[in-house]
Amino acid sequence: MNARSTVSLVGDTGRGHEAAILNAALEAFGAKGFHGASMRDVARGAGTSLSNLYNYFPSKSRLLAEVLRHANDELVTRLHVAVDEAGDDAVSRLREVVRAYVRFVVDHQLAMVVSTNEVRYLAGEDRERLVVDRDATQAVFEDIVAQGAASGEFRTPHPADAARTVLSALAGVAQWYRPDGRLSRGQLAEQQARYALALLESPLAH
Amino acid sequence: MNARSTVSLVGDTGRGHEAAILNAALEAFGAKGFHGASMRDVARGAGTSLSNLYNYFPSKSRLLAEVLRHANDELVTRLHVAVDEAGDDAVSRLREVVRAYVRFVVDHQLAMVVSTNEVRYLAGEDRERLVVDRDATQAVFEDIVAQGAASGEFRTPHPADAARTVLSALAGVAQWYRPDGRLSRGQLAEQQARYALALLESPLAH
DNA sequence: CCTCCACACGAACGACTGTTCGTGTACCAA
DNA sequence: TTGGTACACGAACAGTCGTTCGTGTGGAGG
Repeated sequence: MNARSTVSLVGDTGRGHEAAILNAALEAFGAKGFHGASMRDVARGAGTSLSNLYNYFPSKSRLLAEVLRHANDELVTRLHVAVDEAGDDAVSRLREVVRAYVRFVVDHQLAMVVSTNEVRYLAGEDRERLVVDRDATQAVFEDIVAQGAASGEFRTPHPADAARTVLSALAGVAQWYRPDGRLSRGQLAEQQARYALALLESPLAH
Repeated sequence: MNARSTVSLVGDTGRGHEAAILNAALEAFGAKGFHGASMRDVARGAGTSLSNLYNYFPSKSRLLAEVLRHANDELVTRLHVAVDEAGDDAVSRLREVVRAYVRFVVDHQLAMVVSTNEVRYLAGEDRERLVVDRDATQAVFEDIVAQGAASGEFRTPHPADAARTVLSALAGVAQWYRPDGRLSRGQLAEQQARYALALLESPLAH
């Protein structure tokens, strides 16, 4: 039992077709890309009419922005919970935050793929807002690595660069992960945590 | 003197506007994405007419395929040269191949970004051909990691997984690299090599 | 009962898309 | 001179795009 049933990213919001539209948009943007997917695709996926989309979102790019915001909020929340529940040392904090990240990738792979691939099509305020959220994710990792570097738990120089590299590796997971892969969700998370600790040159990891 | 002047990916081919079209297509697909960029954008960038594009490439997707093929060929060539010129041990082979990869990213960042972001819009034979080329890149890394794991130079279990993770981190470089960054091309390459060796748990790296 | 508002629909608009067509020019081979 | 081929162009076609408009329904508040 390795495969997991994909859960919708956005739960019911109490506003008519809103959740259905957001989830259909995620699906469409993921399958065809932002410019490749049409508002008609989204409407069809949401089981409503084309014009009704505009009762919920004023434009296509705003719809993308809302999808990405939902995805990023959920990720940031999970990461903070993981850090708070971990021990005080950088090693266990990093291990837990990596595990949480990988679990999120497995649970909402499509959201992560769309997040990384379609962000660049946002403009104006929508873009800036998401950049801030993304920086928050990076800061979580940077803070932990900096703590570990200060305490001697990590021997890597330039903690900020190392944290970014760890995040790159994790973002890559979303691109190649397949639910029918060899490793279970937990095993994959554990493996990535080991890679991250090794990359940071944590002596305890050996 | 950190910034480097970007060199065109495709040199003159001796066929009228061919090189100009390929480079303009790379530029356009990079700026707006495959579906976001129009054939008119490409024609304008290449300094020719819309209809003339079809004297060189039968369709937009074939144009993308050719751009990606040129990029991948150049990368694969550079990686093989790097491996051949390195020593016989896995550590120096890996260090050299990582350095070559990073240098290619710096020299042709746009090509790498387009490669990773737009591959999925290829279909049919064009897609399969590029998948084969991409697998060749992965195989270069996998072989080295497997060699190092067998010789004891790398202590990481599951060499194939570790190689893929290293490649994910390297692919990430193309996404965030900026020519005006703190590190020079050589320093960046060296840093990524250190990260890769650490991730693979190479005892010599400490 | 009336008003308002949230939600829903089909039809349409103007812009833009990838691609094709017909034509033209220059050069090379016979 | 003739024929062919490579390269180049403007105009047009048929389709799709994001978005707007007008209309309608049904329930909640006065």
